[in-house]
Amino acid sequence: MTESPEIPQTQTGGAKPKTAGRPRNEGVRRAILQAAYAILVEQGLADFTIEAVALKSGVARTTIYRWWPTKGVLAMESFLEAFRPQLAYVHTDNAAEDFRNLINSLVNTLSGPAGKIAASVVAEGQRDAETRRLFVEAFSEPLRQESTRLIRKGLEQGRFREDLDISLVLDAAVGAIYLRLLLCLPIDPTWSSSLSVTLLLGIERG
Amino acid sequence: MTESPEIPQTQTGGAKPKTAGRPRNEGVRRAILQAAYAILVEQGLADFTIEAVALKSGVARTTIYRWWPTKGVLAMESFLEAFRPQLAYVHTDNAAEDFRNLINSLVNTLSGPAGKIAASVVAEGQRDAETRRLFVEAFSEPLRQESTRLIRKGLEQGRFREDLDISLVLDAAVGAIYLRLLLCLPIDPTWSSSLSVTLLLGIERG
Amino acid sequence: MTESPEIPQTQTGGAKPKTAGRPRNEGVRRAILQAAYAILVEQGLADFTIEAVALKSGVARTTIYRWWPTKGVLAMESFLEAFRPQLAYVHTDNAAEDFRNLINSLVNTLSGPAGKIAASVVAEGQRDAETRRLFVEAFSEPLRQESTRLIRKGLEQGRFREDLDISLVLDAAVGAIYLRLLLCLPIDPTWSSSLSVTLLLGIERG
Amino acid sequence: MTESPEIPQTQTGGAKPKTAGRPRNEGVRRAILQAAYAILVEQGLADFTIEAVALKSGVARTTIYRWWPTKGVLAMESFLEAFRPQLAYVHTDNAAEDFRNLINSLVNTLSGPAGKIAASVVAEGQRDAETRRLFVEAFSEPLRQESTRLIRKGLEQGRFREDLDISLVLDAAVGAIYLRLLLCLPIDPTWSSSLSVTLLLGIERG
DNA sequence: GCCTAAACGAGACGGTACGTCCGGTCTTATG
DNA sequence: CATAAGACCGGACGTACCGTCTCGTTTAGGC
Repeated sequence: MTESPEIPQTQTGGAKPKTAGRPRNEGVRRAILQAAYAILVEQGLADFTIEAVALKSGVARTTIYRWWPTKGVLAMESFLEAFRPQLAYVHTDNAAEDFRNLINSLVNTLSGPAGKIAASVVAEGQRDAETRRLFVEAFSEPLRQESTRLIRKGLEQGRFREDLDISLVLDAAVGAIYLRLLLCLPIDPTWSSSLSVTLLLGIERG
Repeated sequence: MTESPEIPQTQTGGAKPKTAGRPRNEGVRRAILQAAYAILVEQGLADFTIEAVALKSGVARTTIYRWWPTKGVLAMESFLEAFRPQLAYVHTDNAAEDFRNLINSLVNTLSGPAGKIAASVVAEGQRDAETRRLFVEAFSEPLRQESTRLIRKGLEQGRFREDLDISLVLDAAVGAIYLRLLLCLPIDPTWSSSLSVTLLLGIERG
Repeated sequence: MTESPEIPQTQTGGAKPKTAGRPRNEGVRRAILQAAYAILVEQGLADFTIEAVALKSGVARTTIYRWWPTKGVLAMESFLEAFRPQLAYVHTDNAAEDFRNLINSLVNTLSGPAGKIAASVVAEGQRDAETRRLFVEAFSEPLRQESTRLIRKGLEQGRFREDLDISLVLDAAVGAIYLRLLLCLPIDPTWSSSLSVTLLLGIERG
Repeated sequence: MTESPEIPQTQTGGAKPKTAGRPRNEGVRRAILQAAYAILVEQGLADFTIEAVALKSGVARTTIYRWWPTKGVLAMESFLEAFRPQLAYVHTDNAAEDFRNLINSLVNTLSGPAGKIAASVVAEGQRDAETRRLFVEAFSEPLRQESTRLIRKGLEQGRFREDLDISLVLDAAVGAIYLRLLLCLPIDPTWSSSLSVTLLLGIERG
């Protein structure tokens, strides 16, 4: 099942706006997020300025400021927009297989453009605590919880070591990906499967 | 043995300068590096500007520009200056023990101020390729090579799995540390030893 | 008649602004021009920096750059602003008298603060061709044309030598003033009337 | 007779230096003055920096500072060096003729490179009083005195109006030249002779 | 239809930091 | 001493963005 759980929305999520006045232009919102995404992917963090996003999206600078408090939050939201549909949390009755699939899916996604954005968001998070918090809450934690659930299943099935430190396994798995992402080291499918194999060596019951 | 291998020096390494003209003022160099370090540790990347470094160190802005092409390189050098003496590569006849020690030493160092600097440098590396390159070459790679040597010893001793993907183990170990560093998650000795234990599970011969 | 002919305006001359966006703050514009004027008069060209003008006027440096491309143009405009209302082109039926009045009016004006500005603008014009051009077009030429008209009248009236080289007379008259201005030699009413007398000796019909 | 009276020398004027230590290198002095001259003529006041002069002359910056307190003084001296030999003060028994010759000689000289330097020095004199003073004392005044002498002769000979304001005639003559120089208006031999003719109209006895 | 209120575009403005150019002063080595 | 070389401090430059502000214009829903 593909799913994207508990991700907070910046935009008005639910029912009818109800409020008076001109309603928010959804096209403008998308244009901004896409421009942000494109700049981050094609040019990089250094060229990611509100000015540039405004120019590229053809939107007034003030409109961006109206909806996003900082660059980091904008980057984060454009990351989520692009990333959310891609990650697969599959649950079969083989936990090891599921774990492999999860890692592969994650690596697959992050080895593409989404990875560049993720790295940018993390970097921006070093300047701005709010961005960091958002990244952890809206992306890192949900991913972690879902993965934890998956590993627990393996434990219950008796396939995984019962003394396993789940949190640490996830640190190692995700950390390895971030490391290569941030240092611009190559990430290919070979590496990916090698990662799950190596990790499973320490995870699966001897 | 404590050792710091192959790290390129910015300052004139060896004998007599011999060059004409007023010699470089070593005190000024140190003042700049210390100011950079202090700002990064106490205030963070957002306040790390050449302007601020100049102010804090009491040195003219132009003098900083004379020696460091970008903020990233300056951050990197101030990181190395502070980090170099701290990391221990110990070689005993017990490879697993050595590995544990290496991880602990690395975590110890990076859980302190040096870790904040490292995170800043990595973040800055997302803006500027030169900074990233420098970080990899002057810090990441040497560390990796030394660690690889250490693990190879374990392989030769027959203690470690012979099908081990060394590079990947290092990705996982170091990546886990960076991950927590960059997301400002707590890193304590318990976590540290737990990390080596978990990794060794996948490393040591069943 | 007092008149100020054909001087190009920087600000929107006529009707409705009509333009979108926040309208230009006229007070800011005046503050800048006045500060520039004051610095040139009280401190001189050496202290006339954009920085100083910004400080004195209490306006952001960038705002100055938004409207004036160079210091010279700023100096020039502040000169015009202050000078324009002061010069009198009087036309009676006595051309000699008119000429005398013109010279006196010019000397009067330029022996005050406006003269210091004029000298500064001319000096700045040695560094920057645009400033020079502006001075010639917006000040020198209009003055010259008006004076030429006046002298022509004297020719038509038969009061002035018919072989008179008008341009040259103006070179001599205006040049004499600039000379003393630029060399900081005293300019007083006595000198002024002496100037018109001497020049008229060569102008009027024997 | 060609002559250059009372011009103060910056460099060691006369006899033997006698002093201990390495003697001043005359070649260096010339190289600096020539470089200064060349820059002023070919590039203009804006590019006339100590830095540029040092570069062009192949001399260390400090050497320039040792001998010339300011750029203005350097420009002035390089002007004098180049100008001095060119001006002719001829005395015949025809004062009008002499006057014409003087004007022509002056215009001739100043319509070439020397004129650009003169304009630069005058401009620089607006920033720095010392430069202005030097220009007046070392160039303007001597020229004025010599010219005054010449005109007095005409008065004594009864050729010139006895109520002539000599100083003012000179203001007009020299001022006219400066005016065109500073505004970069063309100065040609026709204009030159026209100038003396026009001025003589007001000078010579009716 | 008119009114109200918010969205949006446009651009002025006060700021901060950038990276550079020069100006002066100094320190050291060499001639 | 004179000169070369170059480090250093400092002021100003002109630029890029930032975030805020003040306008005018547009676009809905509610009266």
